Amino acid sequence: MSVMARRYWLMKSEPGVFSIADLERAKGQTTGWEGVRNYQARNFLRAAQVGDGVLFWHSGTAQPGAAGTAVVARAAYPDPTQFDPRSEYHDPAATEAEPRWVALDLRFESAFPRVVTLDELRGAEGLAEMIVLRRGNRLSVTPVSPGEWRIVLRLARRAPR
DNA sequence: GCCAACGTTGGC
DNA sequence: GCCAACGTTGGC
Repeated sequence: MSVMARRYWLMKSEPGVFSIADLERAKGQTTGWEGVRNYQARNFLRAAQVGDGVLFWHSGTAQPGAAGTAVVARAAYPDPTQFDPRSEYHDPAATEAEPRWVALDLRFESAFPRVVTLDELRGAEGLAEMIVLRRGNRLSVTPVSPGEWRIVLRLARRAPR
């Protein structure tokens, strides 16, 4: 019997809306990751397994970057907001029988002592392929390689340059 | 099926 | 606030 290797992801959130500190304070330190409305990002959410590691990314802020880590606590399930006419994420084309969008649950794992900034990551060795660093990247959910994961966590433990 | 218009994301 | 990138929409 083979066990699927732990995989890693990066998920973006605007800290003014929901930050790593909000996740740490949340009930059960868990939240539903809802509202993803991009097919490529959705497909990544579908591929995520319980136990996978997540880099919690702060975007839309003066210091965008990796702010902490989380763990996938529940694999993809139909995003309830797609069925809710009052939700900003409502999708009239989605039905309970044929849902279009998925959510998953994240559990808090760690808040970095400081945000590892985009700038710092751009200058780091071994991250040339990291999707979030690519020009024009807008995907809110992207895969992260084990090597990238290791490098970012190592930088997080280091004092800022 | 093409592609222009439009809307959104997100760094700067 | 600007604007590049890029996904989506809809006319044809």
